[in-house]
Formats: sequence, C-alpha cells, structure tokens
Amino acid sequence: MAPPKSDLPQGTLDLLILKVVALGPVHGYAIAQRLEQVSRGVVQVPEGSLYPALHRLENRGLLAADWKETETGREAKFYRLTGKGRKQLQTEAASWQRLIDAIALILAMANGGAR
Amino acid sequence: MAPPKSDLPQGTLDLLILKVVALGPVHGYAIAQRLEQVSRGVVQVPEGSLYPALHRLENRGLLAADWKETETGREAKFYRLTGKGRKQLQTEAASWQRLIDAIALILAMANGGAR
DNA sequence: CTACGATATATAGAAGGACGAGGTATAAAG
DNA sequence: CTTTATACCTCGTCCTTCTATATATCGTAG
Repeated sequence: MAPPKSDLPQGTLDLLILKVVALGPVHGYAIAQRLEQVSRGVVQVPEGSLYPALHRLENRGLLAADWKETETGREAKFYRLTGKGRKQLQTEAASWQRLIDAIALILAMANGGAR
Repeated sequence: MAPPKSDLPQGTLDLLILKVVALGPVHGYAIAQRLEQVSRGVVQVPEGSLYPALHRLENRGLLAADWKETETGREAKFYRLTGKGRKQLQTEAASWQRLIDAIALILAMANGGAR
C-alpha cells in the first residue's frame, strides 16, 4: 500500500531541510531519503524541489557545503548548518508551531465559535 | 510588541476558507475577519489573496454564491458550500492532518532518529 | 458638507516556490 | 553490458500569495 503522498506547501521544505541538516552533516540525496523515511512516505521530496531549495539556503547563508566521500566511497556535497541557519531553524520552527496552533483553532471552530 | 503575523503556506488558505464557509453562509470580508479573530491575529488574509481564492473555489465548484443583504443593510456576496465542497473540505482537512503529523515526526527527530 | 474610516468587492502585476522532465556521472549487480 | 541505485543539476511551467490600486456605500467626526 502506497502511503498517500502530499505536496508540500510552499515554504515548509526549507524548515524540514534545516532540521535534518541540524542533526549532522548530510548530503542532499540523503536528506530526501531521511525525510521520506521518517515521515513514513508522507513527505516526498522530488529532486526538482530539493536541489533548488539547497542552493537557496546556501545562498542565504543558512547552509554551508563541502565535498566529501560517502561511506560507500563516492563524492557527495555535504551540507552543514551555519550559525545563521541555526537561528533561522529556531525561528521557522516557532513560526510553524504558531501557525498550526492557529489553524487547529480554526479547524476546531464550531457554529458558536464567533459569537 | 511585534504582531505575530505569519504568511500562509500555499494551499492552506483554501482549507481555511472552506472550513469557515462550512459553518454557514458568509461573505468574503467576514471570512477574513473570522479567520483573523479566531486565530488571534496569527492568520491574516490580505484581500489580494482572499478574493482570488474565493473565485478559484467558486470556479472549481466547491463554493456557490449569491448576493444578499448583510445585517447592516448592505449588499454582499454570500458563499455557501456545495456538496463537492463539503467532500473537498474533508479531504483537505485529512491531508492537512497527515501532513502536520508527518512534519511533527521530522521536527521531533533526534540524532538517533534514523539509525 | 466634507473628509475619514470601516465595510465590501475586485483586478493587475510581481515575486517566489514546487514539481515534472530532462541531463550527467559513477558503482554495483545481474 | 545493461540495469538499478546513488548523486548531482537545471529548465520551464504552473500556481499561489501579496502589494497596490480601484470602486462604492455607510456612519461619523469635524
């Protein structure tokens, strides 16, 4: 049974990438795999979304990268979080929490809600 | 104190609108007010986002509209949910729940998460 | 009376992200 | 040697969001 995949709302991908990278240096391909595994297939990151996002984050100074060998002896671009990226992660995580709390309020709204 | 406003991720606005309209016929301007009030100011809906979204939903057959008088005696376009809209609301609400659960898993990820 | 703020709708234009499709390259497995 | 998995990249399209602008009515403050 293929778990239902859902497209990511614009903006949330950055948060997820920052979070994964915060756990330790990883290369792009592995980031996508982790996200898919941990989310049990709900979050799927096509490469056409992944790499532009990584470059975006790098250009914004939130990630830094260098080429290293993987465990299997291949070259890959390993990303790590900058100080700025760490702050941004905290900010975005907090924003996300505020947002889903707010949306939860709205979705819990019953007919008497705005009396 | 900086007002904690946050931009809505692409796609979530439709869900919120459908939810508000599901509670009973409302006009656009009131939808935005309700969203802002219920979410305590976190969700703010600029008119440039609101009206295109309403037209979009109407064109997709999820909302239907007719002009009526408001309580204050002014003309306004009142929206109501179609059957299709009701189904779509359930679908989108379920998708949203799946998504935030998945993202919660990711954000809760610790260093041992994917071993 | 006039100017303003709130109500109520609408559109145009700019910006930006997500995604599918395509391309490159290497290593291991069959 | 061809396929599969790994690993990177980019172009073009689609879609949504937001800022700004425009219109019109109503109540109220000056």
